[in-house]
Amino acid sequence: MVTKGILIDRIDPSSDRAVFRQIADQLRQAIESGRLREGEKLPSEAELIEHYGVARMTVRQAIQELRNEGLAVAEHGRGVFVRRRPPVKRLASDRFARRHRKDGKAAFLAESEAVGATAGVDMIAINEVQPPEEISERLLANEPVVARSRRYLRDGHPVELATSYIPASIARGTKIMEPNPGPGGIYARIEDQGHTLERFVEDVSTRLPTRDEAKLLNLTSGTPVFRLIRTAYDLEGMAVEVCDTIMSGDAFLLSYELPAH
Amino acid sequence: MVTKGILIDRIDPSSDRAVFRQIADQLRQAIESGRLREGEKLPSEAELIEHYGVARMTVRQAIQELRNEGLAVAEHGRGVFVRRRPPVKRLASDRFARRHRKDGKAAFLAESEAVGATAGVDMIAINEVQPPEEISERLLANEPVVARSRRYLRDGHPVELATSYIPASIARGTKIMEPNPGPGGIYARIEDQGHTLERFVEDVSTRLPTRDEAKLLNLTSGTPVFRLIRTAYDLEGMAVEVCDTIMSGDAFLLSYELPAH
DNA sequence: CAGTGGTCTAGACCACTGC
DNA sequence: CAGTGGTCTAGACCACTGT
Repeated sequence: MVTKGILIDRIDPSSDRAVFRQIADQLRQAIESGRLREGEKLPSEAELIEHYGVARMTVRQAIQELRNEGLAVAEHGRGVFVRRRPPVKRLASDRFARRHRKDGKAAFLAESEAVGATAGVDMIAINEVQPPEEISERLLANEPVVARSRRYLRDGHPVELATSYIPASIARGTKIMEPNPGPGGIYARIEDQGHTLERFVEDVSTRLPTRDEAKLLNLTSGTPVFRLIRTAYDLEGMAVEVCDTIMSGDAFLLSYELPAH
Repeated sequence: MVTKGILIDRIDPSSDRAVFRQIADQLRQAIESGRLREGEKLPSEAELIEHYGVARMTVRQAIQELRNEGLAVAEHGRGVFVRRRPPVKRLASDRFARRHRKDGKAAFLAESEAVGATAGVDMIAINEVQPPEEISERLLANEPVVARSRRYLRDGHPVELATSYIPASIARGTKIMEPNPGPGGIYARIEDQGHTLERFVEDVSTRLPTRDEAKLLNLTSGTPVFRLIRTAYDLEGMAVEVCDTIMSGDAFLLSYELPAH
């Protein structure tokens, strides 16, 4: 039986701790200690019911707890498995440096190739829109904007949703309006328009994904996301682009350098 | 009845969408549209059972879904409420600039006062320890380290856990070994020792809190945390401190500036 | 005390997976 | 097909809250 060797202990019904929590504790311990490895199957509900002598809802609550913690994922008809963690990608603070654009590569591609992953983009959409307040307060200029949305894939798996907002006065009549903006990406096109980029400000927050984000990024309930709002400024201090990004929280590590002076 | 005006629609039992999800959808809609505001009470289980004509486990599943999404919190014996979001504190990228230390203030105090919040520190502990690998790989020097742990409070609520690791050769015999390290905090004391700070590197990740973190930061299940590992370098490029920080994810916004060149 | 959510039982039927 | 998890019912007893 699968439970052999994994679930040593019995349940203490007289304990203050709820039975389903005690079961969850034992499974969690098995995962965190490595007795159950990534991708391995947990005991089935039927096995847990038999082993502990409890009702089905009780073992389901235990499993639910592990799913909420992001430790396990259920697959209908197959079983419950220890969640696999994607390799973490480190985003260094020089990732938008001009030298990366000089190679003709947009930032996401350059980053991915640096770690030997294949990169992809899909779901590209380009529209003129009325920007939400979080965007317009950063762009300052109160004019029409072009929104470029896309989803980024790493090794075929979606990891990032991004929408760039660019003042229409900059974007109109350029390749920014086309799905493929050409070598160096949209930042290169913005510089073509005479707006030399000087600096970026990134505002990072974290939260649980909305339902839509969870669907698009294929996230289970225990995975938070980064929300990253990046504003690009040109030499005159004008905000020339705001990019609103949702990133799978377990797939990235954001690295920044701060001067001490 | 409380449900009046909040739950307009009925359930479609013939729908593909599970009944508990339809109920969750309606409650979520009420929250996101603002019909139910922060801190307001959701209809009780009994009211939902009566309104929809379903079993108790079904409405509990619906509420569980909202709790997992971080939209609602249950209080035993009182009810289920729309989750309150704390005011977000923006941490700017110049928060460790020397001018802030010149005022005799440590970083956390200076930040808090900037937004009119009262700041506090408790649970201070200082030990010589063997650092975990994530720390030692950043300090490089393979020598004993002093660990300074503390918890930060904002307006009386815990928001941040931090542990600083400093090579013992720098810390020994200084106020770094004392609970109160004196004006300007430990960075000022490190500079007193002749290590002028040049730059910091911050590695930011996000995940759900461990059980211990949730307890210490008083977090409900739907709140992720930031994990921030900051390494401080002196003018010679030596890592003189590594600070491992867990921050309540809904209480902070991290802001960074990146050069474009 | 009445009202609330927390835990648990013992069933039922369904949909999906893999052999 | 057997085995798996997903949904749902209809109860029970408990612990906590506020009056």
